[in-house]
Amino acid sequence: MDEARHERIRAAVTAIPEGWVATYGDVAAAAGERSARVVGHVLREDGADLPWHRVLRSDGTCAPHLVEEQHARLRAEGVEIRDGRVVLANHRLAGGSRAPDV
DNA sequence: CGTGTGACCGTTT
DNA sequence: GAAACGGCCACAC
Repeated sequence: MDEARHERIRAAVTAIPEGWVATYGDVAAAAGERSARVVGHVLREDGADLPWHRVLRSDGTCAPHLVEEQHARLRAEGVEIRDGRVVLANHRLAGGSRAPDV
């Protein structure tokens, strides 16, 4: 059922707390997916109702069409952005994550 | 059923 | 730190 995978990914993205971010790979892993690409496809379809702006690449960057809104929304949630790329070191919600309250 | 593309990832140069 | 290469999975033609 591709819908199950669809919903699982949706839940993983929605589970990201405010002021925190996660990479496509992290979301995919949390959803039990193997490829991060599926996550992108899901966000493209139903991402309209999800905090997709909290999902970035492993580099902290994101696709060109999202950068603008990403920058605005994340900054509005208290996420620190450095030269167009998010500071994963303090906002990444996985692997030795640190509290954003520095 | 084969090919091409994509909101990707990890390693190497 | 940035660019290039290959590999992964799902979808449209």
